[in-house]
This record gives sequence, C-alpha cells and structure tokens, in this order.
Amino acid sequence: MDMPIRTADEVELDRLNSALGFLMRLAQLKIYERFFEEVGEHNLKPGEFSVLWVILHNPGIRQSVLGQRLMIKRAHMTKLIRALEDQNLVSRKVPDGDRRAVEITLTPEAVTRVKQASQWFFTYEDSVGANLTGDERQQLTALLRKFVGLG
Amino acid sequence: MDMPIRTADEVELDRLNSALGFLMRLAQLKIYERFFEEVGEHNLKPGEFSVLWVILHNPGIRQSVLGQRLMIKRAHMTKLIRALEDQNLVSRKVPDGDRRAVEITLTPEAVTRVKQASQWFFTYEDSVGANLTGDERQQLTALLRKFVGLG
DNA sequence: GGGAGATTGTTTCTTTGTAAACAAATTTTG
DNA sequence: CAAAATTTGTTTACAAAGAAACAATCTCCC
Repeated sequence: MDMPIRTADEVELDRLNSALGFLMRLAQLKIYERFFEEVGEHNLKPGEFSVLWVILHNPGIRQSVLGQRLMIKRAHMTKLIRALEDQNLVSRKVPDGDRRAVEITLTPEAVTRVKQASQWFFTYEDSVGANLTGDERQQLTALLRKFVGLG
Repeated sequence: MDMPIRTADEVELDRLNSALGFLMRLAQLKIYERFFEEVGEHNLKPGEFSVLWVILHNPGIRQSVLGQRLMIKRAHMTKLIRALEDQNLVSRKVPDGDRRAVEITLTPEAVTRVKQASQWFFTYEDSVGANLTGDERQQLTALLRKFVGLG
C-alpha cells in the first residue's frame, strides 16, 4: 500500500512528467553525464570546445557577441577567454573603432587543435540520442532549433 | 568581406547548428533565463520546487532514490535536504530496516506551500515553448520523455 | 562641444554543483 | 560466520556560473 518507493523507476512524478523545463533539464544532465563517460578527459571541455569552434568560424568575433550567441554571461566569458589565453589558444585585440571591445582570434596552434577536437566532439554529438530513431532525432533537433530561435 | 561579426544573429555556428547536446544546453539556458524574468523571486527556486513536489507525491522517499530520479548527486542532495529542513519544510527519518538510509517527508506547512507553489510553477511550465505550435510542443515533450527514458 | 545615458569588459562576492575521502551500515561470498 | 565489497549519506575542498558594482569608452542629443 503505502510502501515507500525503493527504486527510481517507481517514483511518481505526476505533472512534472510533461513539464518542458523539467524534461529539458533532465535531458541536458543526461547528455553531460554521458559525455564524460564516453569522452572522458579529452583536455577540452564541451563548453571550451564550442567557444573555440565559434571563434574558428568567426575570426575576430567580439566577446559580447560570442556570449550572446552561446548564452554565456559577460563575467563568465571574461574568465573563459582568459583561461584560453593562458593556454595560448586565443589572442585578444582591442579594435581601433571601439576601444571598449575585444576581438578574439584563434592562435595557429588552436586552429589545428580545434579541428582535431572537432572529430571526437561531433562523433560524440552524433551518438547523442542513440535511443531515438533517426526520424525522431531529426525531429528533435528541428524542434529544439526552432525553440531556441535558430533559423 | 572579412568584416568581423557585429550581431549575434550573424554568427556562423556551422555544424554546431545540428548538435543535439549544444541545442539542448541552449534550450535549457533559455528556459532558466525566462523563468527568472517571469516568475522572479518566488522564494522557491525551480530545483527546490521539483524536489518538494516529488516528495509530496512519494512520501517517505529515500534521498538516494530522489537523487537518482532528479539526477542530483548525493553530496548536493545532502545540502538541499538540509536547507529544506532548516526552513522546516521536510523531516528526515532513519528507517528501521536500513539504518544507513534517510526517508524524507514533507511537513504539513510544506504540503500547503508546495500545492500553492505548484500553481505558478505549472503555469510557467505551460508557457514554456510559447513560440511553438501546440502540436510541436506536444511532440517535443514526447521526444524528450523518450530521450530521458521516462515512460 | 559637453554632459546624460548606454555598452563593454573586468573584478569581487556569492551561489550552485561536483569530486574525493570518509564513516557507518548492509550485503556478498568464501 | 567472518572478511571483503557495496551502499548510503556526510564532510571538505574545489570548479563552474551568475549578480552586482565598477571603470572606461562610446553614443545621443541639447
């Protein structure tokens, strides 16, 4: 009857079961967890990789713009960029036009490194959602892209 | 030509555009951000609410099981529960059967409080994904539920 | 041209969550 | 049954991320 639950599967979530925010959080945690199981310490974390990837494809991008697109707060971006600079992966340049801003570029080493890292990164990304059919995966990415407003 | 990007919309994401993990992270951040815009400080954060909600529907649930279901690590769960206990929202009991475990129950005050909070919480949850059609929203939740292995 | 206000990045402080080592109780197994 | 291994929760130390206050620069508008 009122026996306390013993296993996670028996837990009653009630309305939480169809709450989008809740499901999304669970999904993201699951992905993140799997990432470290599969990829382990590849010395470039997913967050760092995506920052470097975007800089690779948008050389000279400004910190603020990078942050807006990746939803990283300015304060945090400062730390990320400095960490990358310390590893000699990016260089910062204050443009003449606007001396408040900072434009970021990859160092040559980083270009090589990121291209190489992209292999395992996207291999992993492709394996995410292996418990869905191809169609479902396709649908899911399309819906998410619309949801976050990426045309 | 090589003009640096100026606005977030122009940023080239390349393959990141269809990377499930990346999109999921973006989606979750967007939800979280909107949460605080809309709900503000409702003195119960989304994480706390979901913990309390699950305890409400599974009285006497064990910390470990709760953590497994909500993907909260044991160390963190300890802190969450203690914080809730300090607010007099939950009570802990070591069961006779297994003296390592801790069974959690809501206090009567918490029952009232959670039921009340559930009104704004689920109102918010329903508003998440307002830029999708009803069908799309439905699809998305179904896909996420399958993805995380619920039901 | 010269303030009023907005942007951009940094710094400092705090919150949130994880990792690793531990203690106590339980289960497994030889 | 007793030693070894596992589970459960806690503690301590640390990393990731955000908030608020700040300084420098730029934009707008009179």
